[in-house]
Amino acid sequence: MTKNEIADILSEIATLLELQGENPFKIRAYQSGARALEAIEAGELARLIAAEELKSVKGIGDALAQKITELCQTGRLEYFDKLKASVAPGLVEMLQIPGMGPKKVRALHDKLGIADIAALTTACQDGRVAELAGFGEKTQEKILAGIKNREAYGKRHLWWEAAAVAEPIVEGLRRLPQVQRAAAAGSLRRGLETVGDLDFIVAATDVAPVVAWFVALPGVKEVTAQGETKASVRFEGGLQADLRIVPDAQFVFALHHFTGSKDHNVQMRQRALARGLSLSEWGLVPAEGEGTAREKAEKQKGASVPPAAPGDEAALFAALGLHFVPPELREGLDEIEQAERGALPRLIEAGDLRGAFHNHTTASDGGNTLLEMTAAAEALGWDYLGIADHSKASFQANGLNEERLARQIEEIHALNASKRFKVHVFTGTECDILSDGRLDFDADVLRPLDYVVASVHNALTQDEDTMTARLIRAIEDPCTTMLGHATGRLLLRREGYRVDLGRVIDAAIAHGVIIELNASPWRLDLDWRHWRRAAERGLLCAINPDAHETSGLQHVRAGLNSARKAGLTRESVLNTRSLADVRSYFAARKA
DNA sequence: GCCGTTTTCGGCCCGACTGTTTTCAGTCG
Repeated sequence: MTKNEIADILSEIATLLELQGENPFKIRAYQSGARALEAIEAGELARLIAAEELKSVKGIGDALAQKITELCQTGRLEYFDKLKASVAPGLVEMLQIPGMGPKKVRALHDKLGIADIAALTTACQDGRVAELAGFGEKTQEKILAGIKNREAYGKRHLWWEAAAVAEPIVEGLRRLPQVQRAAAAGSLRRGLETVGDLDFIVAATDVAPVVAWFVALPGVKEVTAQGETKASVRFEGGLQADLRIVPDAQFVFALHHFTGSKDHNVQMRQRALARGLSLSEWGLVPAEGEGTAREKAEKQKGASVPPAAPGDEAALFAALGLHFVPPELREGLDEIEQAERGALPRLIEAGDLRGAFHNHTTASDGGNTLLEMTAAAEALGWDYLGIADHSKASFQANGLNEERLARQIEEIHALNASKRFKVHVFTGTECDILSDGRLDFDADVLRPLDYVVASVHNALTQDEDTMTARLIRAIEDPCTTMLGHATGRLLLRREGYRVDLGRVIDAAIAHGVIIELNASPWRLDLDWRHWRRAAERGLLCAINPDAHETSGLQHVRAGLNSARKAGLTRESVLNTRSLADVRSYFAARKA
């Protein structure tokens, strides 16, 4: 059983315990245990279990270590099976309805015998829910609406699509005369690959016009909350957005708080408490004495907030003795410890990218020609562009055979020789990894190319051992320069294929093969969670947009988010290098 | 259930909004 599957079970245990009304701190322990597990390196779990060192992972104690070990070794957990059997399965589903938490679900189950969404729908239609103590007409209507929209509203959204909605809103907010500062926070700001909802933090002199502007945004389908300092709306398509308005003196605290993550915030608050301070979205104030953080912050009037009155987040971190932590790193892993030691990586930046290697043209399944793609790369200010169209086995994608590939190489050489563009075009291929791990082209076909991206496109359902061996065989092929989309996942649509990434990464390092960070917003594969330790161990990355049209080149921005979350520096990414350095890298690989 | 230079027990982040109440519980972030 993989660590992510085990993490999912720990999360499910937390949910089941919630439904049983268990101690909230126990529930949190399972949730943070699940996250701690997700954060450890691929392949690391087996080693930790063998060495009996699981408990050294922060957030995993005796009980969780024992349960994780049982799951890993037997694929089952008696405690989980019993717990699951004691809770009606429909109750978990009921939790997904907006406004329904464990207390309400339990009340409905205990008092009305409701055990699934179908029964809940009937009870609401009959008016029985509204008669229950603590429930009313509005709650009943809200539940019915929630059930109706569950499909559309319950899901997460791709970062790319969420950013496209959020960016004009931030710009619009900043143009309002009452607005002093405005920013998007939340998982969008942290650059997470998917986003649950949008959070906007605004400092304003007068709140009412800002709220009024926000709830009247085009595309707003429903206003779900509207108060003095907060409003929530739902857009067509289900994306929800929250607006929070604060006085300017509290903007930095609110921005930090709502950027999260939750785990990061908990650690920051604990750090503040250890220094006799209380940190909240309202401010940073002495922890001693009576009164809430808000009251204290108001007393301070934001003027003499000790030990500094932060004008920006860097000052807030500095007030706690920390270097600035970029939002992408705020996942509650070890960023605070690193910020204390001044050991945070100098993250790769958008301006560092000089080109990219995995891109398609109309020769296979792309929407734009070689010339159009090259012109688009030039417009982005890139120094080079790699073309890697599909190979012949990808028949569905109009993959090139040997003859068409040879013609494309000639065409690219002629284009480079013509000096029509400043951008240099590298010749490549996205060569299929056949089901037995051989490459789709023979070595003498691949040798004239500058580089080879080897990718899996078929037989995705092979078992883990077969797929792992298949990828490793492709990595061991001396023609392979880089591995394309290592797990084949499609975010929110399809899990990656089963593969032992620890062994694949080991093989790539051993053979000097690059693993791509596929920057397509639907892929972001290899996942950022695997990158940090892999890069420390010497794995080289290429951030590749996998562009199928000129606009797709801009997807490198999504890849940069993931690279930054992974803590990657420009040194770990091939396409930050100059044209000359990339040329000599490819030449050295072939020598 | 986890954690600890306040260490084996007693904490564990905290406030806004909603809908239900008539002073607050539940949910959410």
